[in-house]
Amino acid sequence: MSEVVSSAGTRERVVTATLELFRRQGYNGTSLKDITRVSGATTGSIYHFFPGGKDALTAEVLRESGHGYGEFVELIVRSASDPVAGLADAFAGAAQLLVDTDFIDPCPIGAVAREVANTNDELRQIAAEVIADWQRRFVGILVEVGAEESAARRLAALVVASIEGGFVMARASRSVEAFSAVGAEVVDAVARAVEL
Amino acid sequence: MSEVVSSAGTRERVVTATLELFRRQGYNGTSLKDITRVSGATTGSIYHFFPGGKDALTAEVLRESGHGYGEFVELIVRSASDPVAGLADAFAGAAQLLVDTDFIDPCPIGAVAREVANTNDELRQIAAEVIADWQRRFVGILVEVGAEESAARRLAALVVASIEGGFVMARASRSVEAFSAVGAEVVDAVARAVEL
DNA sequence: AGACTAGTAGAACGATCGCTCTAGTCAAGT
DNA sequence: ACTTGACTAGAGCGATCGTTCTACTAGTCT
Repeated sequence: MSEVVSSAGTRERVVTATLELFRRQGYNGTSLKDITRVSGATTGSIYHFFPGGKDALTAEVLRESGHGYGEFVELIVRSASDPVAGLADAFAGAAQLLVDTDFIDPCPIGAVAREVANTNDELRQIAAEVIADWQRRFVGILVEVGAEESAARRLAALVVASIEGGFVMARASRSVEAFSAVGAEVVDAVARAVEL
Repeated sequence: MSEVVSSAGTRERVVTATLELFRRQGYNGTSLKDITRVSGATTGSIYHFFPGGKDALTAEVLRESGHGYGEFVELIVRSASDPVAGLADAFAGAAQLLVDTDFIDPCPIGAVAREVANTNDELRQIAAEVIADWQRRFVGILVEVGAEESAARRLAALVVASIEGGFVMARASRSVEAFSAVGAEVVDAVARAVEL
Protein backbone atom coordinates (compact mmCIF):
# COMPACT_ATOMS: atom_id res chain seq x y z
CA MET A 1 0.00 0.00 0.00
CA SER A 2 1.68 3.18 -1.13
CA GLU A 3 1.47 6.55 0.55
CA VAL A 4 -0.85 8.28 -1.88
CA VAL A 5 -2.30 10.79 0.51
CA SER A 6 0.30 13.47 0.05
CA SER A 7 0.47 13.52 -3.74
CA ALA A 8 -3.19 12.98 -4.49
CA GLY A 9 -3.94 15.45 -1.75
CA THR A 10 -1.84 18.11 -3.38
CA ARG A 11 -3.40 17.68 -6.77
CA GLU A 12 -6.86 17.85 -5.26
CA ARG A 13 -5.97 20.89 -3.19
CA VAL A 14 -4.70 22.69 -6.27
CA VAL A 15 -7.90 21.98 -8.18
CA THR A 16 -10.08 23.01 -5.26
CA ALA A 17 -8.13 26.21 -4.65
CA THR A 18 -8.28 27.14 -8.33
CA LEU A 19 -12.02 26.58 -8.41
CA GLU A 20 -12.49 28.72 -5.33
CA LEU A 21 -10.34 31.50 -6.78
CA PHE A 22 -12.19 31.42 -10.09
CA ARG A 23 -15.43 31.90 -8.21
CA ARG A 24 -14.11 35.07 -6.61
CA GLN A 25 -11.95 36.65 -9.27
CA GLY A 26 -12.43 34.77 -12.50
CA TYR A 27 -9.88 33.21 -14.84
CA ASN A 28 -7.77 36.20 -15.82
CA GLY A 29 -7.99 37.61 -12.33
CA THR A 30 -6.44 34.50 -10.80
CA SER A 31 -2.66 34.06 -10.89
CA LEU A 32 -0.63 30.95 -10.28
CA LYS A 33 0.82 32.74 -7.27
CA ASP A 34 -2.72 33.02 -5.89
CA ILE A 35 -3.15 29.31 -6.42
CA THR A 36 0.09 28.42 -4.65
CA ARG A 37 -0.92 30.62 -1.72
CA VAL A 38 -4.42 29.18 -1.31
CA SER A 39 -3.53 25.55 -2.04
CA GLY A 40 -0.22 25.49 -0.22
CA ALA A 41 1.36 23.77 -3.20
CA THR A 42 4.47 25.15 -4.86
CA THR A 43 4.87 26.12 -8.49
CA GLY A 44 6.87 22.97 -9.07
CA SER A 45 4.06 20.78 -7.78
CA ILE A 46 1.47 22.52 -9.93
CA TYR A 47 3.55 22.00 -13.06
CA HIS A 48 4.27 18.44 -12.03
CA PHE A 49 0.57 17.60 -12.04
CA PHE A 50 -0.35 19.97 -14.85
CA PRO A 51 2.53 20.16 -17.34
CA GLY A 52 0.23 22.14 -19.61
CA GLY A 53 0.24 24.98 -17.10
CA LYS A 54 -2.64 27.23 -16.21
CA ASP A 55 -4.78 26.21 -19.16
CA ALA A 56 -4.47 22.50 -18.43
CA LEU A 57 -5.33 23.14 -14.80
CA THR A 58 -8.30 25.26 -15.83
CA ALA A 59 -9.51 22.54 -18.19
CA GLU A 60 -9.46 20.05 -15.33
CA VAL A 61 -11.27 22.46 -13.02
CA LEU A 62 -14.00 23.06 -15.60
CA ARG A 63 -14.49 19.38 -16.34
CA GLU A 64 -14.45 18.14 -12.78
CA SER A 65 -16.56 20.88 -11.21
CA GLY A 66 -18.89 21.02 -14.20
CA HIS A 67 -19.67 17.35 -13.89
CA GLY A 68 -20.05 17.70 -10.15
CA TYR A 69 -22.50 20.56 -10.43
CA GLY A 70 -24.57 18.64 -12.97
CA GLU A 71 -24.88 15.65 -10.69
CA PHE A 72 -25.56 17.78 -7.65
CA VAL A 73 -28.33 19.83 -9.21
CA GLU A 74 -29.93 16.79 -10.77
CA LEU A 75 -29.92 15.12 -7.38
CA ILE A 76 -31.68 18.08 -5.79
CA VAL A 77 -34.28 18.29 -8.53
CA ARG A 78 -34.95 14.55 -8.41
CA SER A 79 -35.11 14.24 -4.65
CA ALA A 80 -38.26 16.36 -4.47
CA SER A 81 -41.74 14.98 -5.00
CA ASP A 82 -41.80 16.22 -8.58
CA PRO A 83 -39.44 18.10 -10.94
CA VAL A 84 -41.28 21.40 -10.51
CA ALA A 85 -40.90 21.33 -6.76
CA GLY A 86 -37.33 20.12 -7.24
CA LEU A 87 -36.50 23.05 -9.48
CA ALA A 88 -37.91 25.43 -6.91
CA ASP A 89 -35.69 23.74 -4.31
CA ALA A 90 -32.67 24.19 -6.53
CA PHE A 91 -33.33 27.91 -6.94
CA ALA A 92 -33.92 28.31 -3.22
CA GLY A 93 -30.72 26.44 -2.44
CA ALA A 94 -28.71 28.56 -4.83
CA ALA A 95 -30.16 31.74 -3.34
CA GLN A 96 -29.20 30.56 0.13
CA LEU A 97 -25.72 29.71 -1.10
CA LEU A 98 -25.29 33.18 -2.56
CA VAL A 99 -26.20 34.82 0.72
CA ASP A 100 -24.09 32.43 2.81
CA THR A 101 -20.97 32.89 0.67
CA ASP A 102 -21.04 36.67 0.36
CA PHE A 103 -22.24 36.39 -3.23
CA ILE A 104 -19.25 34.51 -4.49
CA ASP A 105 -20.05 33.10 -7.92
CA PRO A 106 -21.83 29.76 -7.53
CA CYS A 107 -20.87 28.79 -11.07
CA PRO A 108 -17.25 29.23 -12.12
CA ILE A 109 -17.96 27.47 -15.39
CA GLY A 110 -20.29 30.16 -16.64
CA ALA A 111 -17.94 32.86 -15.39
CA VAL A 112 -14.86 31.39 -17.05
CA ALA A 113 -16.80 30.55 -20.21
CA ARG A 114 -17.89 34.11 -20.76
CA GLU A 115 -14.39 35.37 -20.04
CA VAL A 116 -12.41 33.16 -22.40
CA ALA A 117 -14.97 32.36 -25.11
CA ASN A 118 -13.20 34.51 -27.68
CA THR A 119 -9.62 33.96 -26.58
CA ASN A 120 -9.20 30.28 -25.71
CA ASP A 121 -11.03 27.85 -27.89
CA GLU A 122 -10.05 24.74 -25.93
CA LEU A 123 -11.52 26.08 -22.69
CA ARG A 124 -14.51 27.49 -24.53
CA GLN A 125 -15.29 24.06 -25.91
CA ILE A 126 -14.99 22.32 -22.56
CA ALA A 127 -17.37 24.85 -21.02
CA ALA A 128 -19.78 24.32 -23.89
CA GLU A 129 -19.78 20.56 -23.31
CA VAL A 130 -20.40 21.01 -19.61
CA ILE A 131 -23.30 23.39 -20.21
CA ALA A 132 -24.76 21.07 -22.83
CA ASP A 133 -24.56 18.26 -20.29
CA TRP A 134 -26.57 20.28 -17.78
CA GLN A 135 -29.18 21.05 -20.40
CA ARG A 136 -29.32 17.37 -21.38
CA ARG A 137 -29.87 16.30 -17.80
CA PHE A 138 -32.82 18.61 -17.42
CA VAL A 139 -34.29 17.55 -20.73
CA GLY A 140 -34.21 13.99 -19.47
CA ILE A 141 -36.03 14.92 -16.30
CA LEU A 142 -38.72 16.81 -18.19
CA VAL A 143 -39.23 14.07 -20.75
CA GLU A 144 -39.66 11.55 -17.95
CA VAL A 145 -42.64 13.47 -16.61
CA GLY A 146 -44.27 13.63 -20.01
CA ALA A 147 -42.89 16.70 -21.74
CA GLU A 148 -42.27 16.60 -25.45
CA GLU A 149 -38.63 16.47 -26.49
CA SER A 150 -38.49 19.76 -28.36
CA ALA A 151 -40.44 21.65 -25.68
CA ALA A 152 -38.21 20.10 -23.02
CA ARG A 153 -35.11 21.35 -24.82
CA ARG A 154 -36.42 24.90 -24.91
CA LEU A 155 -37.42 24.77 -21.26
CA ALA A 156 -34.06 23.33 -20.24
CA ALA A 157 -32.30 26.15 -22.09
CA LEU A 158 -34.48 28.63 -20.22
CA VAL A 159 -33.60 27.05 -16.91
CA VAL A 160 -29.85 27.11 -17.54
CA ALA A 161 -29.85 30.64 -18.94
CA SER A 162 -32.00 31.95 -16.11
CA ILE A 163 -29.71 30.52 -13.51
CA GLU A 164 -26.59 31.89 -15.15
CA GLY A 165 -28.16 35.28 -15.76
CA GLY A 166 -29.62 35.30 -12.29
CA PHE A 167 -26.12 34.84 -10.86
CA VAL A 168 -24.95 37.92 -12.72
CA MET A 169 -27.82 39.97 -11.30
CA ALA A 170 -27.35 38.63 -7.78
CA ARG A 171 -23.61 39.23 -7.75
CA ALA A 172 -23.92 42.74 -9.12
CA SER A 173 -26.70 43.79 -6.75
CA ARG A 174 -25.51 41.74 -3.79
CA SER A 175 -29.10 40.69 -3.36
CA VAL A 176 -31.09 37.60 -4.23
CA GLU A 177 -34.26 39.56 -4.92
CA ALA A 178 -33.98 39.46 -8.70
CA PHE A 179 -32.60 35.92 -8.61
CA SER A 180 -35.54 34.64 -6.61
CA ALA A 181 -37.98 36.46 -8.87
CA VAL A 182 -36.39 34.79 -11.86
CA GLY A 183 -36.65 31.44 -10.13
CA ALA A 184 -40.34 31.94 -9.42
CA GLU A 185 -41.06 32.82 -13.04
CA VAL A 186 -39.05 29.90 -14.40
CA VAL A 187 -40.73 27.46 -12.04
CA ASP A 188 -44.08 28.80 -13.21
CA ALA A 189 -43.12 28.38 -16.84
CA VAL A 190 -41.98 24.80 -16.29
CA ALA A 191 -45.05 23.98 -14.23
CA ARG A 192 -47.36 25.24 -16.96
CA ALA A 193 -45.50 23.27 -19.62
CA VAL A 194 -45.42 20.04 -17.65
CA GLU A 195 -48.99 20.06 -16.45
CA LEU A 196 -50.46 20.39 -19.92
CA MET B 1 -15.36 77.91 -31.52
CA SER B 2 -12.57 75.72 -30.27
CA GLU B 3 -11.06 72.74 -32.02
CA VAL B 4 -12.76 70.02 -30.06
CA VAL B 5 -12.53 67.28 -32.62
CA SER B 6 -9.11 66.01 -31.72
CA SER B 7 -9.49 65.86 -27.94
CA ALA B 8 -13.09 64.78 -27.75
CA GLY B 9 -12.31 62.33 -30.55
CA THR B 10 -9.53 60.74 -28.56
CA ARG B 11 -11.60 60.36 -25.42
CA GLU B 12 -14.39 58.81 -27.40
CA ARG B 13 -12.02 56.50 -29.23
CA VAL B 14 -10.55 55.30 -25.94
CA VAL B 15 -13.98 54.53 -24.51
CA THR B 16 -15.09 52.77 -27.68
CA ALA B 17 -11.91 50.72 -27.91
CA THR B 18 -12.16 49.70 -24.27
CA LEU B 19 -15.75 48.65 -24.71
CA GLU B 20 -14.85 46.59 -27.75
CA LEU B 21 -11.95 44.93 -25.94
CA PHE B 22 -14.10 44.13 -22.90
CA ARG B 23 -16.54 42.40 -25.19
CA ARG B 24 -13.82 40.12 -26.51
CA GLN B 25 -11.56 39.51 -23.53
CA GLY B 26 -13.24 40.94 -20.46
CA TYR B 27 -11.92 43.33 -17.86
CA ASN B 28 -8.89 41.48 -16.49
CA GLY B 29 -8.03 40.22 -19.95
CA THR B 30 -7.74 43.73 -21.35
CA SER B 31 -4.55 45.71 -20.74
CA LEU B 32 -3.96 49.44 -21.16
CA LYS B 33 -1.51 48.52 -23.89
CA ASP B 34 -4.35 46.79 -25.73
CA ILE B 35 -6.40 49.95 -25.38
CA THR B 36 -3.63 52.18 -26.73
CA ARG B 37 -3.18 49.85 -29.69
CA VAL B 38 -6.88 49.68 -30.62
CA SER B 39 -7.71 53.32 -29.89
CA GLY B 40 -4.52 54.84 -31.25
CA ALA B 41 -4.25 56.97 -28.11
CA THR B 42 -1.11 56.99 -25.99
CA THR B 43 -0.83 56.17 -22.32
CA GLY B 44 -0.48 59.88 -21.58
CA SER B 45 -3.75 60.68 -23.30
CA ILE B 46 -5.60 57.95 -21.48
CA TYR B 47 -4.41 59.20 -18.12
CA HIS B 48 -5.16 62.77 -19.14
CA PHE B 49 -8.81 61.94 -19.66
CA PHE B 50 -8.99 59.32 -16.94
CA PRO B 51 -6.69 60.30 -14.07
CA GLY B 52 -8.23 57.48 -12.08
CA GLY B 53 -6.65 54.97 -14.46
CA LYS B 54 -8.15 51.75 -15.68
CA ASP B 55 -10.90 51.68 -13.10
CA ALA B 56 -12.09 55.20 -13.90
CA LEU B 57 -12.08 54.37 -17.58
CA THR B 58 -13.99 51.18 -16.90
CA ALA B 59 -16.54 53.06 -14.82
CA GLU B 60 -17.16 55.42 -17.70
CA VAL B 61 -17.45 52.54 -20.16
CA LEU B 62 -19.99 50.79 -17.96
CA ARG B 63 -22.07 53.89 -17.41
CA GLU B 64 -22.07 55.16 -20.97
CA SER B 65 -22.61 51.85 -22.73
CA GLY B 66 -25.04 50.66 -20.08
CA HIS B 67 -27.24 53.67 -20.59
CA GLY B 68 -26.93 53.32 -24.35
CA TYR B 69 -27.97 49.69 -24.29
CA GLY B 70 -30.96 50.49 -22.12
CA GLU B 71 -32.19 53.15 -24.50
CA PHE B 72 -31.50 51.04 -27.54
CA VAL B 73 -33.35 47.96 -26.33
CA GLU B 74 -36.27 50.01 -25.06
CA LEU B 75 -36.48 51.65 -28.49
CA ILE B 76 -36.62 48.28 -30.22
CA VAL B 77 -39.23 46.92 -27.85
CA ARG B 78 -41.37 50.05 -28.16
CA SER B 79 -41.15 50.37 -31.92
CA ALA B 80 -43.07 47.14 -32.45
CA SER B 81 -46.85 46.92 -32.46
CA ASP B 82 -46.85 45.66 -28.87
CA PRO B 83 -44.25 44.85 -26.16
CA VAL B 84 -44.47 41.11 -26.73
CA ALA B 85 -43.65 41.45 -30.41
CA GLY B 86 -41.02 44.01 -29.49
CA LEU B 87 -39.35 41.64 -27.06
CA ALA B 88 -39.27 38.97 -29.74
CA ASP B 89 -37.64 41.51 -32.06
CA ALA B 90 -35.03 42.30 -29.43
CA PHE B 91 -34.12 38.62 -29.01
CA ALA B 92 -33.97 38.12 -32.76
CA GLY B 93 -31.77 41.18 -33.15
CA ALA B 94 -29.40 40.01 -30.44
CA ALA B 95 -29.18 36.57 -32.03
CA GLN B 96 -28.33 38.13 -35.37
CA LEU B 97 -25.74 40.33 -33.70
CA LEU B 98 -24.09 37.30 -32.11
CA VAL B 99 -23.78 35.54 -35.44
CA ASP B 100 -22.59 38.65 -37.27
CA THR B 101 -19.90 39.46 -34.72
CA ASP B 102 -18.41 36.00 -34.31
CA PHE B 103 -20.11 35.63 -30.92
CA ILE B 104 -18.37 38.55 -29.31
CA ASP B 105 -20.15 39.40 -26.08
CA PRO B 106 -23.10 41.68 -26.81
CA CYS B 107 -23.12 42.87 -23.21
CA PRO B 108 -19.83 43.95 -21.65
CA ILE B 109 -21.65 45.15 -18.56
CA GLY B 110 -22.79 41.69 -17.58
CA ALA B 111 -19.39 40.27 -18.41
CA VAL B 112 -17.44 42.83 -16.39
CA ALA B 113 -19.97 42.69 -13.55
CA ARG B 114 -19.53 38.99 -13.05
CA GLU B 115 -15.76 39.32 -13.24
CA VAL B 116 -15.23 42.09 -10.70
CA ALA B 117 -18.23 41.66 -8.39
CA ASN B 118 -16.09 40.38 -5.53
CA THR B 119 -12.96 42.40 -6.16
CA ASN B 120 -14.01 45.95 -7.07
CA ASP B 121 -16.96 47.33 -5.23
CA GLU B 122 -17.14 50.61 -7.14
CA LEU B 123 -17.44 48.88 -10.49
CA ARG B 124 -19.79 46.29 -9.06
CA GLN B 125 -22.12 49.03 -7.89
CA ILE B 126 -22.12 50.84 -11.23
CA ALA B 127 -22.98 47.62 -13.00
CA ALA B 128 -25.76 47.00 -10.49
CA GLU B 129 -27.26 50.42 -11.17
CA VAL B 130 -27.13 49.88 -14.92
CA ILE B 131 -28.80 46.50 -14.65
CA ALA B 132 -31.44 47.92 -12.30
CA ASP B 133 -32.09 50.64 -14.89
CA TRP B 134 -32.73 48.03 -17.58
CA GLN B 135 -35.10 46.17 -15.31
CA ARG B 136 -36.89 49.42 -14.46
CA ARG B 137 -37.36 50.29 -18.13
CA PHE B 138 -38.99 46.97 -18.83
CA VAL B 139 -41.19 47.22 -15.77
CA GLY B 140 -42.44 50.54 -17.12
CA ILE B 141 -43.26 49.02 -20.46
CA LEU B 142 -45.16 46.13 -18.90
CA VAL B 143 -47.09 48.33 -16.52
CA GLU B 144 -48.15 50.52 -19.43
CA VAL B 145 -49.84 47.57 -21.07
CA GLY B 146 -51.69 46.67 -17.92
CA ALA B 147 -49.42 44.40 -15.95
CA GLU B 148 -49.39 44.63 -12.21
CA GLU B 149 -46.30 46.23 -10.69
CA SER B 150 -45.04 43.23 -8.73
CA ALA B 151 -45.65 40.80 -11.58
CA ALA B 152 -43.95 43.20 -13.96
CA ARG B 153 -40.88 43.31 -11.73
CA ARG B 154 -40.59 39.53 -11.71
CA LEU B 155 -41.04 39.34 -15.46
CA ALA B 156 -38.50 42.08 -16.06
CA ALA B 157 -35.99 40.19 -13.92
CA LEU B 158 -36.65 37.09 -15.98
CA VAL B 159 -36.07 39.01 -19.20
CA VAL B 160 -32.76 40.48 -18.08
CA ALA B 161 -31.48 37.22 -16.57
CA SER B 162 -32.49 35.22 -19.63
CA ILE B 163 -30.66 37.57 -21.95
CA GLU B 164 -27.51 37.56 -19.85
CA GLY B 165 -27.58 33.82 -19.36
CA GLY B 166 -28.40 33.30 -23.00
CA PHE B 167 -25.27 35.20 -23.94
CA VAL B 168 -23.17 32.83 -21.85
CA MET B 169 -24.70 29.82 -23.59
CA ALA B 170 -24.35 31.35 -27.04
CA ARG B 171 -20.75 32.36 -26.55
CA ALA B 172 -19.75 28.99 -25.13
CA SER B 173 -21.46 26.96 -27.82
CA ARG B 174 -20.87 29.40 -30.65
CA SER B 175 -24.48 28.87 -31.60
CA VAL B 176 -27.67 30.83 -31.10
CA GLU B 177 -29.80 27.71 -30.78
CA ALA B 178 -30.12 27.80 -27.01
CA PHE B 179 -30.33 31.59 -27.00
CA SER B 180 -33.24 31.60 -29.43
CA ALA B 181 -34.98 28.86 -27.46
CA VAL B 182 -34.66 30.95 -24.34
CA GLY B 183 -36.05 33.94 -26.19
CA ALA B 184 -39.07 31.97 -27.37
CA GLU B 185 -39.84 30.76 -23.86
CA VAL B 186 -39.45 34.21 -22.33
CA VAL B 187 -41.65 35.79 -24.98
CA ASP B 188 -44.26 33.14 -24.22
CA ALA B 189 -44.08 33.82 -20.51
CA VAL B 190 -44.46 37.56 -21.01
CA ALA B 191 -47.29 37.08 -23.48
CA ARG B 192 -49.19 34.90 -21.03
CA ALA B 193 -48.72 37.37 -18.22
CA VAL B 194 -49.72 40.41 -20.25
CA GLU B 195 -52.78 38.92 -21.90
CA LEU B 196 -54.42 37.95 -18.64
C1' DA C 1 23.12 -0.91 -1.13
C1' DG C 2 22.21 1.51 -5.14
C1' DA C 3 19.19 3.10 -8.91
C1' DC C 4 14.99 4.99 -9.99
C1' DT C 5 10.81 7.73 -9.74
C1' DA C 6 7.29 10.85 -7.82
C1' DG C 7 6.85 14.84 -5.79
C1' DT C 8 8.50 19.28 -3.51
C1' DA C 9 10.85 23.67 -3.33
C1' DG C 10 11.69 28.08 -4.96
C1' DA C 11 15.01 31.04 -7.58
C1' DA C 12 15.03 33.13 -11.80
C1' DC C 13 13.59 34.22 -16.78
C1' DG C 14 11.70 37.44 -20.15
C1' DA C 15 7.41 39.60 -20.84
C1' DT C 16 3.94 42.38 -19.47
C1' DC C 17 1.12 44.70 -15.93
C1' DG C 18 -0.94 49.49 -14.34
C1' DC C 19 0.91 53.66 -13.63
C1' DT C 20 4.08 57.96 -13.17
C1' DC C 21 6.63 61.36 -15.02
C1' DT C 22 8.98 64.63 -17.98
C1' DA C 23 9.16 66.69 -22.37
C1' DG C 24 6.89 68.34 -26.07
C1' DT C 25 3.14 70.24 -29.51
C1' DC C 26 -0.30 73.42 -30.59
C1' DA C 27 -4.07 76.63 -30.38
C1' DA C 28 -6.32 80.44 -27.62
C1' DG C 29 -6.01 84.51 -24.71
C1' DT C 30 -3.77 88.72 -23.44
C1' DA D 1 5.35 88.23 -28.37
C1' DC D 2 4.43 85.68 -24.50
C1' DT D 3 1.89 82.86 -21.30
C1' DT D 4 -1.32 79.47 -20.40
C1' DG D 5 -3.70 75.20 -20.54
C1' DA D 6 -5.24 71.15 -23.10
C1' DC D 7 -3.48 67.38 -25.06
C1' DT D 8 0.14 64.05 -26.95
C1' DA D 9 4.20 61.18 -26.64
C1' DG D 10 6.59 57.51 -24.75
C1' DA D 11 10.46 56.15 -21.66
C1' DG D 12 10.72 54.02 -17.54
C1' DC D 13 9.10 52.53 -12.65
C1' DG D 14 8.42 48.54 -9.47
C1' DA D 15 5.46 44.71 -9.35
C1' DT D 16 3.68 40.72 -11.10
C1' DC D 17 2.63 37.54 -14.95
C1' DG D 18 3.08 32.36 -16.63
C1' DT D 19 6.69 29.42 -17.17
C1' DT D 20 11.23 26.97 -16.85
C1' DC D 21 14.78 25.10 -14.46
C1' DT D 22 17.87 22.90 -11.15
C1' DA D 23 18.29 21.02 -6.65
C1' DC D 24 16.41 18.35 -3.19
C1' DT D 25 13.57 14.77 -0.40
C1' DA D 26 11.80 10.43 0.22
C1' DG D 27 9.70 6.10 -0.82
C1' DT D 28 10.12 1.84 -4.06
C1' DC D 29 12.15 -1.09 -6.73
C1' DT D 30 16.06 -4.91 -7.99
